[in-house]
Amino acid sequence: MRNLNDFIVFAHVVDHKGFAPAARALNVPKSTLSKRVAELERTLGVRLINRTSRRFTVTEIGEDFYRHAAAMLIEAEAAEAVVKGRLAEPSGTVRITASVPTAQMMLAGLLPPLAQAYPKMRVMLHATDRFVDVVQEGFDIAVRDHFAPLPDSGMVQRRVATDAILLVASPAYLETSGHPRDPSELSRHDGLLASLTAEGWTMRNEAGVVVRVRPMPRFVADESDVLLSAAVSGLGITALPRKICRAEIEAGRLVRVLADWEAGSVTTTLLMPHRRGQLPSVRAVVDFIVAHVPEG
Amino acid sequence: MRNLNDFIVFAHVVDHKGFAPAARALNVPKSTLSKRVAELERTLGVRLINRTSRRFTVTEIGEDFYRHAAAMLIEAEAAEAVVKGRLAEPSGTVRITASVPTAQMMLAGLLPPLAQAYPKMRVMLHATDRFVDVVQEGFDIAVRDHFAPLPDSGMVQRRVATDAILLVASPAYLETSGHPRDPSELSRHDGLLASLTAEGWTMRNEAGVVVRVRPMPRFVADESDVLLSAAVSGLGITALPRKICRAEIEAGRLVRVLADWEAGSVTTTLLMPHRRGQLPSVRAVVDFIVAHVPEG
DNA sequence: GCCCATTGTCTACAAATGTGGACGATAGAT
DNA sequence: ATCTATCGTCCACATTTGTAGACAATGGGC
Repeated sequence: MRNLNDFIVFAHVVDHKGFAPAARALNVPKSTLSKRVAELERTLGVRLINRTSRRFTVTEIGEDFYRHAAAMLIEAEAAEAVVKGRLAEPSGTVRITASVPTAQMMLAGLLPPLAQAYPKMRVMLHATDRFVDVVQEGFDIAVRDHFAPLPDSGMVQRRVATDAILLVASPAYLETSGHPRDPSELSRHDGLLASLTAEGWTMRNEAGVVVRVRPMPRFVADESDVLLSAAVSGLGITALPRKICRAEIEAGRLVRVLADWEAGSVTTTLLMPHRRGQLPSVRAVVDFIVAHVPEG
Repeated sequence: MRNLNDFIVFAHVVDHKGFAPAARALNVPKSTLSKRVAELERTLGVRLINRTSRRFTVTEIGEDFYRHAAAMLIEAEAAEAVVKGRLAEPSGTVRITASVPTAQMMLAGLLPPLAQAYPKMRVMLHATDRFVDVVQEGFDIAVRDHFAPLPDSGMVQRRVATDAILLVASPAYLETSGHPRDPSELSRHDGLLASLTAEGWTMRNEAGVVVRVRPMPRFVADESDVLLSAAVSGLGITALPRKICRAEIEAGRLVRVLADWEAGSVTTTLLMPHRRGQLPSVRAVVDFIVAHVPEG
C-alpha cells in the first residue's frame, strides 16, 4: 500500500535538488528523506532519482511522477487552507427568521450587501408571522419586532433599533372629518386598527404625558401595508411605525395626526441561541445588522 | 506535521459512509480508520464527521475538506498510473544512429508510421557516415549496413535485411561498349567504383560459382547516389544494392549486366547495448523495424 | 420491552517508521 | 597528490503507528 507522505517527500527533495538541502529546509534528518524515497522507488519499481554522493539527477519517469506529486501537494494544502479559512472567515449557512414586514422593510435592503460582504456565507431567510421556536426549528437568528420588552427566554438578545409609531390619515379624510386637536378627540374619529381586541392607542408626548384613546373601529387588518393603503384611501386614521409610512408622508398622501404625540414605539431585537459555540458566520451577521440599521 | 494518508483515509470513509463499510472495502481494521480520522480532526482542530454508533454525517467543513482530499487522491493515482503506464507502454525518447543512405532509403519510410504507432514515444535520428560509438555517445540503436559480418562487440545484434548488389549500366553505354557475356569480360569495361583501394567485384551466381573481377576504374565516388547518376549518364558499369537502383531499372534508364550474377550483398543489422534493462520503447522500435522491413 | 446484530471507540501489544551518527564517495581547494 | 567539506547510505535503537479484541451505544425485529 502506498504511502502518500513519500510522494511529498520526493517532491520536496526534487524541489531542493538533493536530500541534504531538502532536509535542512524541512528541518528533518536527511536519513529520513533518503529512506523514504528509497522505499517509494522500491514500491513503484522504478528509479526516480539517479544520485551518487555528489551527483543528483531526476530520471525522466521521475519528472513525470513529480508533476503529479506536486499537484497532489497543492490539493493537500488547499484542503488544509479550506479548514483554516472556514474557521477564520464566516462561511456556511446562516438561517434567519423574521416577520414578513420586517423582512420586507429592513432585511430586504440589508441582505444583498451582507451577501456581498461575505461571499462564502449563505443567508437563508424565512419570513413568517407565525411564532417560531428558534432553537427547536434550527434557526441561528430571529429578528423580532415588539412593542413590549421581550421575556427572558434564555436566548441572547441584541436590540438593534427602535421606531416611533405615528398617527396618520389622508388629507381628504382630515378635510372631511376635521383635524383632531387633542388625543381625546380621537374617540370620535374612524380608526383603522391592527386588531379588534387591542385596547386602542396609548399616546405619549414629549412632555411624557400618557393618554389612552380608543377610536371608532372602521377597518381592521393585521398587515401593515393593507392598513397603509386604507389610510391613503381616506378610510380613517391609523397608527403605523414611522418607517412604514415615511414615504407616503413625504409624498403628501398621508399627514401626521397630532404630530406632537406618538402611539408607542416598536423595537427590533435579534434573538440567538447561546453565545457559546456560536459560529463566526452568525456573529458576522449580527454585527453587520447592528452596524447598518439606524438606531431609531 | 500533516499525514496525507489520513486525508485519504477520511476520503474513503466518506465515500463508504462509515468506518465499518470502509474498513471492509479497504480490507483494514476499522479501529485503524477510526484512529486515523480522529487524529486528523485533532491536528486540523475541527470536526469533520459527526458520528455515533448508528449515525454518520459529514459536517459542512468536512464536505469542503473532502473535495480537496478526493482531488488529492486523484492526483496520487495519476502519479502511480504515470509510472505504471510508462513501464507498460513505450514512451520517452529513443535515439537512433544510421548512415545517411540507410536513413534515406529505409528509415525515412519507417519512422513516421512508427511515431504514429507509439504516440508517447519520441524518435531521435542521427544520420552520419562517420563511425559512431553507440554506448559512449548515448544511442539506443545503431542501424548498420555492412558487407562482411560485424565483429562481436558485446552488443546485441539483430539482422533485419539482406540486399543483393547488382551490376548495372545504361543502355547507351552497353550499345557502345557491348554487353559482357561473362564476368571475365568486365576487365575490359569501364568501372564506376566506390573505392579505388577496393579489390574489385566478387561475383557469385546461383550455382555458387565465385569469380573475382576488376573493371577499368573510370569513376570513383563513395556515395551511392553519385554512382547511380554516373551510371545513368553512361559512364560505365557500377555495382549497387538492388534497392538503390530498382527504380532506374524499372524506368529503363539502367539495365542489369550479367543478370545471373550478384556482386555480393549488403546486410542491415540493428545494434543495441545490453538487453538487460532495455526499455520497452527500445524493444518496440526494434520489433517494429523487424516487422516492417522485407527480409531481402 | 427484550434481544440481537452492527456500529464506533479504546487499549495493550506488535510492527513499522524516524533518527543520530558512522562511513564511504566525491568534488573543490591547495 | 593530498586534504577537507559535504554528499547519500546504512544501522542500532527510540518513537510512533497499526491492530485484535473487548466494550458501550444504537436501531430494527419480534
